[in-house]
Amino acid sequence: MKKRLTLADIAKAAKVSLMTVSRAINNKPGVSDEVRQSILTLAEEMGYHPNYIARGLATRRTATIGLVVPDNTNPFFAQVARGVEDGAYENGYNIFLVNTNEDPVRELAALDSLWQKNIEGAILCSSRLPTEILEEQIQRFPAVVVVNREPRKPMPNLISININDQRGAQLALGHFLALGRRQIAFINGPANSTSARRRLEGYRAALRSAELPLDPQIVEACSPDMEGGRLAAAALFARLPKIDAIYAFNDLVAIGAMQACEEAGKKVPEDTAIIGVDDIPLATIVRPRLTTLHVNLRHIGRLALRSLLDIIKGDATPAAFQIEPELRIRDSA
Amino acid sequence: MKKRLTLADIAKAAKVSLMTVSRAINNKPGVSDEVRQSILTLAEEMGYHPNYIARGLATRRTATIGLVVPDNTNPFFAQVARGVEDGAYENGYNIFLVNTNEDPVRELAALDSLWQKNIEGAILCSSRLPTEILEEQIQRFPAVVVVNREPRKPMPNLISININDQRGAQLALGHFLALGRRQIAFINGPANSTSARRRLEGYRAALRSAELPLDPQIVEACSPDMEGGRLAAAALFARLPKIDAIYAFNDLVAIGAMQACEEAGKKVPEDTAIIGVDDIPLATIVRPRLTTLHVNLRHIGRLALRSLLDIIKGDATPAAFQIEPELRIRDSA
DNA sequence: TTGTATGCGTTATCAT
DNA sequence: ATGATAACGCATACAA
Repeated sequence: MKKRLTLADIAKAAKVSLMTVSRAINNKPGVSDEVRQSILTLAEEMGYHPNYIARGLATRRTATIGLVVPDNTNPFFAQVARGVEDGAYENGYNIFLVNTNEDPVRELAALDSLWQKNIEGAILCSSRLPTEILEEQIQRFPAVVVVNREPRKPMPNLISININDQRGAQLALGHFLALGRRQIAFINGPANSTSARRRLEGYRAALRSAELPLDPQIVEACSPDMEGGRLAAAALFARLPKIDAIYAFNDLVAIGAMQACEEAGKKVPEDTAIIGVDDIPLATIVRPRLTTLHVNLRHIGRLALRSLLDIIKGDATPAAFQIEPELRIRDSA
Repeated sequence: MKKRLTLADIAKAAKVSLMTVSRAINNKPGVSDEVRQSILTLAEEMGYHPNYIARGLATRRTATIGLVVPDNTNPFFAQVARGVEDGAYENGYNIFLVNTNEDPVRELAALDSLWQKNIEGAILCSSRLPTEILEEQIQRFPAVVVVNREPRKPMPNLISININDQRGAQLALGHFLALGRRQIAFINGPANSTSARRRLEGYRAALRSAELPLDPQIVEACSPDMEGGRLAAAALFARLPKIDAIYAFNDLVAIGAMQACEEAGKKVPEDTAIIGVDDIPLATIVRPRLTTLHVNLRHIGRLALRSLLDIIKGDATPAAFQIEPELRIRDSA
């Protein structure tokens, strides 16, 4: 690990002042083209790379952003993260990835830590922070994009991205109804999740407009993973054996429910039709292939990053993006 | 976004010198317990958090490491990344996540970028860099852990972590042979991957010791994902219809091969037995459930992080960890 | 135990 | 067009 080169080293070698080198490297005016060229090639030869820590201290710009997710192992967030990282790469940014494990304490600690490292902005996915605290945190950062969360009020440095869950629920329930299903259960995500709340609303609204009764017993919350889905479906079957359809919080939960069906000897979709949300790659791998609400997750990631950079650059107005899901009918419903 | 507090602010408020505050905050000797306590509570009240950029410039320690993977969307790397991040969190570190997309150019660019941000170390997973270049890069960083790659020679700041692929191949082939299979194909990963090379060696060795002929036609390389596996298996079936077993580079490839079997009307495992590698969560979700070589991926991530910190702290000797895979017999073989 | 000067590598600002 | 100097916020080394 040889010594790092600094601007001073290049300046000495080029027999010019440190500032001339700085200007040349940063393509700033104030250097003759001739000198600039010679400095640039010299720096290249010597293998100079600017130190972003020092630059960051001087400019407060670090070309770094934070990406906060509950669990990067969850295909949903993995896809979003990939979109974010791709976009970051294209724009010369690096991302700090942190997992919260759905733990608000850990999430808060992560934000502290990122803040201390002078990130220029943060993308918060499915934050589990209470609204007031979340708003406090948002104010600490120059720019924030929240995914899967609806801010109470517009904030100047905030853009939100949400899936249109009401619409999604309508699409799913509409399909079930068209298939003649009437005992449609809903396996929801964690109660403190915004998407969970919205999907429940959408579910209720869809039942209402179909003039179907809403039995609170037929809704079950669970942790948003396969195991959660399996357990929740099992509980539902125990309570209400005649359930003939399940709308699941997401694809993972839906697949868990499929497993529960298998264990309970129920055939999918004949006995129990199932629809998920997200259309993660898994959805086409499981058998029967999962009918689900498609969303372009990677695109959401890219959109989140672009929006964040827009806020940072100052040419963004507070906005709330709605992503429209699209029903992909496959084999499970 | 209110102004950041600095040591100077706290010092002024506490009516002591900046250095006393610094010492108090960092739990360094040279401050009376009394003064330290009052400073600490004051800093807490005022909401002071040290600026890591400034600290990093002064100390060259940034509490930051880089994690380089081909694709964080691939469950293998997602699991490893989670292990790394968990460990990092526990140790007060943050990680830069970068995807290379298997592109050496992008990988190199990523390393440049991370280096410029003074990371204390890097974890390189399945690097696609040519050996010489990789070694050059390793020398740039204070500490490096490579996963899925065997260094030619020990380096003082390097620890490698590899799955024992020879052993893995033996376990897989042994199982096939015990099942009476004799036409055992191998779908390998990209040629420039070290694990691919080693798995091929293991495959050959296993065939040799079983005194079975080795037909080069029965080995096919592919990109290490489902689509690659599907295509490769289809090509193999076209060439050698009597294949009765497939050893796949990893689980994704194995699942792709399963799909090819489905398309070719071959039953798994009756007509074609299949064994994968890694035991990603998917392996138990697909039907038939995949027989595979189990490796604790999250644990590899944690191990990588621990090793990296050991090197950074200076209490590590060059080492090469071998992770022993374990055959998990399920339904596909 | 406490405080002062100095440097980390860069950019901003003000001279020349 | 170039250069000198002062920040940026902190820690190291040394002085009191």
